[in-house]
Amino acid sequence: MTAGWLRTGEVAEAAGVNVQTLRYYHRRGLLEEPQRSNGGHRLYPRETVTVLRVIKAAQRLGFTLDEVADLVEAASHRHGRDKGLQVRATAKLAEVERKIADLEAIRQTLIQALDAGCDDLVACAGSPCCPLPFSEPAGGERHVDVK
Amino acid sequence: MTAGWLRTGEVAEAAGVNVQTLRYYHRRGLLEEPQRSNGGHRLYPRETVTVLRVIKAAQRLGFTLDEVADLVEAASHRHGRDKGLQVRATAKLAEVERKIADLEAIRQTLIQALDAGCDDLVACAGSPCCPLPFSEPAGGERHVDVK
DNA sequence: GGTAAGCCCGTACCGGGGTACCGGATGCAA
DNA sequence: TTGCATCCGGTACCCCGGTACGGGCTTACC
Repeated sequence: MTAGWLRTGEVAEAAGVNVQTLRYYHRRGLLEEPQRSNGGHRLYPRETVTVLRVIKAAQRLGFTLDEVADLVEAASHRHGRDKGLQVRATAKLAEVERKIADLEAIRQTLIQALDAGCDDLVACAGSPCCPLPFSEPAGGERHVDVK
Repeated sequence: MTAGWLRTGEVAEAAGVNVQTLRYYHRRGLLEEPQRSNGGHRLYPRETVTVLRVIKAAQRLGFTLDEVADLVEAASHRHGRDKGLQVRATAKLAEVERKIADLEAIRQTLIQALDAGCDDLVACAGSPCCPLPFSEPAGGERHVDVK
C-alpha cells in the first residue's frame, strides 16, 4: 500500500539526502512533520522531494539552514507579494561579494609573499622588507572568516 | 621580579589574544610550554609575542591551526633550506583561488535569480525558466564549503 | 600580613551541518 | 508466520577555533 506516499528512505533516496539528515531537518523546523502510518512510520507526499531539492539549492547559494527555514516559511506562509526572496538574495549577494573581496586580499598577500621569497615566518616577522601582515590589519575587527 | 619575563596575561595582552586562547595553543602543540615560576605560573620569553603574531598572520592567510603548527615546526626544526613555506603557500594559494571561483559561481547564480525576478523557490522549482540549480551541479561531490 | 588580582587545571559549551549507534517496533513479502 | 529490511526515538559524536566557568593556589602591592 502507501499508494503515492513515500517512506523516509524513499524520500531520502529521491532527494539525494541521508535519512538522518531528513530527521535532522525536522528537528530544525525546516520540514513539516508528515502523516504517520498506524505504526508511527512517516508517510511523505511527493512534494517533499521538491522541497528538499529547494533546500539543497538554497544551501548551494550560501544560505544557512536557519536562513533557508526563514525562506521556506516566508514563501509558504503568504506566498509571493512581499518580495522576501529578492530582499534576502540581495543581502546574500552582498555577503558573498564581501567574502570574495576578503579572499582576494588574502590571495594578493600570498602572491606577494611568494614573490618576496619569504621562507621562514619567524625570521620574516623581524625583517622590515617582508610583506606579510604581522600586525592587525587596519580597521579593527575584520574577523575575515575565510573557510 | 620576573625580569624580562612575561606572565600569561601580559603575553596575551601584547599579542592581542585571549588568555584561554594561549592555553588552547599549548594544548594544540602550537606553542611550546615555557618555564614556570616556583608556584607553577608560566613565564614566557619576549619572543613568544612574535610567535603569536606569526600564528595570527598565518591564520589571516587562511591556514588552519594544524597547518600553522606544521609551518612553525618546519621553520624551527631545520630553519630554511627546504622551501617549506613556499610550497605550502603555493598550495594555499590554489586553495584560496578555488574558493574564490566557487563563490564567484554562487554570485553569478544569485545575480541571475535576481534578474529573473524569482520570488518563491518552491514555485520556481516547478518552472523551466528559473535559473536556480535545483538538481545537483554536474560533476558529483562538489561540497563547495562556502562559509 | 592582608587583600585583590591574576593564574592554575579540568571540563563544558558555542555554532553549523550533519553522521553514527542503539535497542526495540513495524512493514512487507514469501 | 517467519524473517529481514526499514523505521522509530534518543543520544552521542564529528570538525574548527576558540570561550566560559569554577574551585583553589600564587603573586604583587600596600
